[in-house]
Amino acid sequence: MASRRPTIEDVASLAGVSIKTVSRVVNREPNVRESTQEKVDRAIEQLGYKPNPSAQNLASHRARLIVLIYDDPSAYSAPSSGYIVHLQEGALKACRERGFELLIFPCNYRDANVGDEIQELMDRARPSGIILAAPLSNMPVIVDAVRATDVPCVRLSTGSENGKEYGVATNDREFSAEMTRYLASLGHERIAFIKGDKNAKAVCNRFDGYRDGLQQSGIEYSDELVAEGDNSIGAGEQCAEQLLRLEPRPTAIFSANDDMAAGAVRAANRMGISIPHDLSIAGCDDISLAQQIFPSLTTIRQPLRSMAEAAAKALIDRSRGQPPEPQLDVIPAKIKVRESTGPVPK
Amino acid sequence: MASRRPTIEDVASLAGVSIKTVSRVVNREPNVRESTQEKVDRAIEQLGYKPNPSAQNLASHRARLIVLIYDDPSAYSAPSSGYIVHLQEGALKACRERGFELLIFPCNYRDANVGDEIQELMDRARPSGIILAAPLSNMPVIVDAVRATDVPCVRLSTGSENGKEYGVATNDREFSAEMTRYLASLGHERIAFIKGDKNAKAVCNRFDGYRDGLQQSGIEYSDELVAEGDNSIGAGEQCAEQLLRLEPRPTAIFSANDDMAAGAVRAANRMGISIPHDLSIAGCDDISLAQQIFPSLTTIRQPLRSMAEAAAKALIDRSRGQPPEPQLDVIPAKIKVRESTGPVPK
DNA sequence: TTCCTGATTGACAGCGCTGCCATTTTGCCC
DNA sequence: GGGCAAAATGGCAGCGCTGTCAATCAGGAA
Repeated sequence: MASRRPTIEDVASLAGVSIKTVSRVVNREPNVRESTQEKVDRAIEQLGYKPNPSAQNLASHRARLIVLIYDDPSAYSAPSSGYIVHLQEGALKACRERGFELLIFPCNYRDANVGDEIQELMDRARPSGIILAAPLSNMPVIVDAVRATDVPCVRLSTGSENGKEYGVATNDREFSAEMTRYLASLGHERIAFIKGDKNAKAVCNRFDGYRDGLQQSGIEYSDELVAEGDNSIGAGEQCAEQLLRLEPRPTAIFSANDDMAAGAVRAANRMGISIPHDLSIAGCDDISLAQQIFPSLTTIRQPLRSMAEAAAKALIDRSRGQPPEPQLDVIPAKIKVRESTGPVPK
Repeated sequence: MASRRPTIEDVASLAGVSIKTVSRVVNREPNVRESTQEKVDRAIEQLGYKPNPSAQNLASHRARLIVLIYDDPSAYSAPSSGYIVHLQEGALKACRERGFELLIFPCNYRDANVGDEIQELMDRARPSGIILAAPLSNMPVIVDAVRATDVPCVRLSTGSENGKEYGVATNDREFSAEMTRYLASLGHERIAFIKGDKNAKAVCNRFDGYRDGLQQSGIEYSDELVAEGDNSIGAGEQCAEQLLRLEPRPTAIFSANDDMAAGAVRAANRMGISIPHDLSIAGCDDISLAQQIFPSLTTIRQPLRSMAEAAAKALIDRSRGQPPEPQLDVIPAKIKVRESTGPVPK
């Protein structure tokens, strides 16, 4: 029977120092003699001491807590939840390693009072930092609301560097060019593209990458081969249907995200077009859906876990007094070839 | 410039009462005159007062926090994350409405030291309650670890009532029977079944439901029409392949969960069997994947959100001093007919 | 040796709230 | 009107930690 959880006082008296010194050791503050530190660490170990976060928070005016804010999937269509879960995993990893907790906060940017909700959460939870996931990371409503709270924030995949804040992104434009070149290398010349939501800047960069890739492959760009969706599966389905009615039909469709690519697969199936025999389809993100549908999607593995992890790490480090340099942390993505792409039909 | 966040003292002096009375009002404790309550509420409103959770926690020795523990999807295959996200949504809803936070805790039951991890989390976070999601809610390693922490816990979908604790589940057996009868009503007689992981008791109940349904439809049960997977998409694919090689081929496959049903769809696609023309496939759970694949899955909408919400609500109520009766809260599921089922082929 | 500087440590007052217990008020009966 | 139990309220000591600032100590310059 653990009679009572040990407190900082127990540690202090066992180690023969003051509680303040124990506090210093726990927080790894500078100016503690090495021998003292060891002594205290030993006492901590021996007692199995764990600081009480509520007490720490109360005394220090901030919580060891990171909030992950993302677009609420349940608020509208049934989206793929893989995106969110990957982000959660990465952020959670960084938090756990540092003794922080992660709070999740799905939020619907279409709601009139998102700003209030965010404000209220910050008031209540007093987190040390906020991770803002795309596409919210580009929405003025949200970004402003977050800025108003004076809680440090890292935005994910903003799609543009502003030079003022630390941010984490991936090389959308480059990998889109690479995917385009890959399709071209399979012999495809009529490569269609499904653009994403204009609000999602990072997703838009992929369109530029597509054009880069075409040019690098010596293929002329054509407006008719481009459709624009809102990132949802349904939109992908519609766009693909439209593109597949073109004469001559495109032999490949590259979609700015996996959801729309999955929609394209649905459209092709429905129209009796065989993948990859008659049509290649590629997406971006490598959400789990990509492997689950048939045929599985060739896509780009976005390093979502690593991105969220980097973001959480940066926030925690900063809260401990190491302000990160304003910069954009670019974590590169990788092409993942699966079943949905193949050589151009003869 | 909100100079300083209002504290309980500010409210007290504005309302002309003691801080203790404010505390009573905030916590909706009994024995407060209605007029006093109103007075205090008005002051709270006027100042925009929000209690500081850290202070509350420190003083009351427990955090306004519910932990949702679930099987870590990243630990093994790429699973469908919809299950988790739905649970998160429901739990989050109940928590938000009551000023609680939700901590998510994916955990890998294959890990040797899950127990320690759980213990440590409880030590650190001091939550008011734990929601244990299936399949963890049936794993002795996990359940014991949670019991050892003396934090109240609600288990989801345990698959069996033990009469001692409050739990939340759905009517697995009944709805499986219903789905089976539905398939029978379409003319199917060779209805195959893919069983799930034995550890997931609730999923196993579905097998019993399948047998019930057969019997109710006057169809004889046959062992050869049953395969057993581990709940993953890959397993579903394998099981379906095996079942589809039977002579005569089954005309319908009912799978104990959607992931395996999705695997079955893959297998059928691969084998060139058209759905639902030549083969009907049905799943259970209505994870988002069910709508995303082609053809979309006829399945059973498990009330995951409601279940998690009920669980969180029960825990919070209990933490406020209303011990729930030991019982099993059964929230019924609904059949959702989509594209993957149709009349038996002639 | 003495003094000075910076490194190290300690003392102590809260942080904002709740638990416990004392006190006051109310409602009711005789 | 007095007496009493119950209802309503207040007082106050912490909860376990950190911030601030003062005290002490070590090491070298003078």
